[in-house]
Amino acid sequence: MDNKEIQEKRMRGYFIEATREMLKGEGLKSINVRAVADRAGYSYATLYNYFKDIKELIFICVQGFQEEAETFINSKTKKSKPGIERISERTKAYIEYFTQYPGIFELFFLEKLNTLSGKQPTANLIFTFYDRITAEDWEYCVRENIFTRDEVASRTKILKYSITGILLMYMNRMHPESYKDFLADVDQLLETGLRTK
Amino acid sequence: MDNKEIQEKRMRGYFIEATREMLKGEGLKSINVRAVADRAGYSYATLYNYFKDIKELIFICVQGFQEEAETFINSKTKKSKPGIERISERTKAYIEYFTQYPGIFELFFLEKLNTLSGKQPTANLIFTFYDRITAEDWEYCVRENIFTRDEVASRTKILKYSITGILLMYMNRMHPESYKDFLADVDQLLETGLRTK
DNA sequence: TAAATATATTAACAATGTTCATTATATTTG
DNA sequence: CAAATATAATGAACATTGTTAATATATTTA
Repeated sequence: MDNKEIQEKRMRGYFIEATREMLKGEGLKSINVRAVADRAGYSYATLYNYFKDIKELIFICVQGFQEEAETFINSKTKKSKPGIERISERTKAYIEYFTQYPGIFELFFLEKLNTLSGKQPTANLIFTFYDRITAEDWEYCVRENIFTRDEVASRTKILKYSITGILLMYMNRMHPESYKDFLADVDQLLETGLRTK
Repeated sequence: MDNKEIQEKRMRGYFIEATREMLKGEGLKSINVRAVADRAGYSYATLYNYFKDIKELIFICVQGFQEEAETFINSKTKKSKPGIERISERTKAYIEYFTQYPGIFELFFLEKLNTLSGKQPTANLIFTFYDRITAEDWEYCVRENIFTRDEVASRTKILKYSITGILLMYMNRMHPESYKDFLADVDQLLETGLRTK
């Protein structure tokens, strides 16, 4: 990588970091070309020397946040017992990450990806995220004859869809009204998805 | 209601109808003050004589769409057998309505309601919609000893959350990739939510 | 019909995304 | 090192959209 590439990468990094901070802090609605460039220490026009448009910049952040979320989930479930118990705890950590950063949830699930460049790969990345987070433990369940492969396929889907749904409703502040009730519903979803026959 | 009120109501109706048409057709992103006013046959500024802002106008449409959706669902399930079967069919009709009008789904579930005036009542209206659509048949199930009240509470939640989740993922064109696969997953959710013990 | 009132419209401003010509800076070359 | 050249950063400018204020038009009333 020659000097030019290094410098360009660095520049892109400044803008990406500024966008990340704003997404984590005030969320998507606070993002605009001038604010991001300001925070990065450059003029709004400079941004266009390094990115096609502001959407590209936002969309680049998705991957980084997934890595961050995964690290968070790993650190929270280091000592968990493999299998059902760890799926439950990793799911809760997954939820905790998003409730901590509503702007990131918004970016992942509410932003209509059609509008983002390079749509398809990102959409897939997001869609398969929960699967990747829990895959290892579902495998464990199959190996230990806790569930059949078919059961795993069906339970994964139910959990993925219902967890996404409850997050959506809670994040839009629709329901449940309190964090406590929200967590109780999450527990119930996990109970049904993991422990019932 | 005196003349003035009649006329005012009529004027509001023109703007609301224009907004409805655009939401059903091209969705939220096509809505802007000038386009709505154009379609209604007035200047953009006239809109402000009848509505606080464009958000109020959009938000007024929610209730109308719910009534339309309910009518659609009723007409699709006139002959269904009460109970589990009708819950299943009404849920599918509910899904069909939203897949037919992605803009309305977007308005109901993706639009951050914080930004809409009169937030809370609308949020509640949306959150309880699926419950209202299926309430009668859940009652039937309790009466006929098909489920206990507790089972109903838990099953309703699972279905509501997972149906919302799968709609979200499908509508954002993330997954499943084909309508057929999507319907298959819906069937599976219904199967699990309604027929398993 | 003329004055008073209500309503609709045009003009104008602010915020935001984007492009481009110009300016400033860094690099190369004689 | 100084001039020439390439590169990068910037401000001016335009388009779109939401919104408000001033103006024009229509309606009502005396």
